[in-house]
Amino acid sequence: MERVAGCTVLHVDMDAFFASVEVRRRPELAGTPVIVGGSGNRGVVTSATYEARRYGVHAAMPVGRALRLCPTATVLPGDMALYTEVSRSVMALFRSITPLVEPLSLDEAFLDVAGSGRRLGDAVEIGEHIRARVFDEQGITCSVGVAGTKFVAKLASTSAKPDGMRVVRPAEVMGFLHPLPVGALWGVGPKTEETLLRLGLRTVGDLAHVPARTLQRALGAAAGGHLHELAWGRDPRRVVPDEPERSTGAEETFSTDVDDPAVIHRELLHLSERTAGRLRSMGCLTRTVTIKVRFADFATITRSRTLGTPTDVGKDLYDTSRALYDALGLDRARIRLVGVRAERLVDADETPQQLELGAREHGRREAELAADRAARRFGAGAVRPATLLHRSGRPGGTPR
DNA sequence: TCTGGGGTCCTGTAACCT
DNA sequence: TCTGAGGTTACAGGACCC
Repeated sequence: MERVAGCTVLHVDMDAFFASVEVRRRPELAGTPVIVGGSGNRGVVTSATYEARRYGVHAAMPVGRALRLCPTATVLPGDMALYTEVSRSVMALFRSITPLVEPLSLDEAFLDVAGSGRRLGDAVEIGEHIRARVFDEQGITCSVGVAGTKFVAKLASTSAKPDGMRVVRPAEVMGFLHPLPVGALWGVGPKTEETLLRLGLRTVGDLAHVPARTLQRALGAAAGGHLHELAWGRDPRRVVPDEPERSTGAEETFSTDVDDPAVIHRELLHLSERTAGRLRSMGCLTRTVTIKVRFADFATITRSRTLGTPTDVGKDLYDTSRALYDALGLDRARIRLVGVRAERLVDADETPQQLELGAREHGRREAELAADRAARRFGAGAVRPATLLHRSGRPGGTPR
């Protein structure tokens, strides 16, 4: 471990993950601009090959605009089931190297390899080993950052992209960090960047040489203090595997704005069923239900309610989300998106179901569990509420 | 140009409790 | 019995990440 003493944190990040998986499936697209993006007139880019990025295409850009920038690009709708499968394989590979794997999303993870040195060599050797195996086994490339802290490892992998590896030794951290623009820091988005630029702070080095109190006044106690620590390379966060999930939910943007309450109600039912299905598959119950409504002008509001008894039943989520929606008293406002979220999750096994005096027979949950089994056997949507058999106004529009 | 869907975390305010 | 201080929780909004 002599060569990279103090560097045991790896950040591994797949290159253009969704797009790379698509190119693997359709090799004739190799070397061409490929965009994976939401279908329909309101889709955005979720992933783009480097050939497309050269034209200025990037994630979160509306597909229409991306196509104007890069008219020759192939646009694909995306296949989350496939990406999830590839992700599972890659994470399993990481876990064969160290149990300390903290996935951040489908396509990236932190690894702590402090305990793996004897078996597999130092962090640099492990990083090269991972890159080779991901390419051999999955046919896609990834980039690796190696450092002593999570956030430096993450910045290192970004600077190594695509298909590279970068090691930042403890003695090199300041030299690596301080020339970077403030926007490179994890947690500095467009708004914070604007605030920092107004203060005349352009680089991480500028940030480091301003008193923490100044940053806290401008950005709030937590963010200001945190950024000041990061600017000096201090990041005490450990690599933590198996963090429990805090919320789950579903939302949908209509292909055209909707003002019919009946359509909104049906969509809330659909989203409630989806969210409840996820809760059941996670083995969780929710204590708080939140709805989100985005209006035609993009203004967005949320409303939430905490339940007396935690639930994973779609009907309960629907009753609550519909009550929250109706309480808004919207008079045919034009609505672009609705969403349903389950928050403050609790473990279903550790939460005894409370029997309520005079409650109806507990048939609904059993019915939904049976529908889950049917869905596993016959596909999603095999069994669903009759109201949802002919949904309209949803993306894609066509009733099934 | 016209902005998805899945999440996490933080903050301000109000309500509530002691 | 009233009042105020201080802590906790619920709710809403917003920034950020991939």
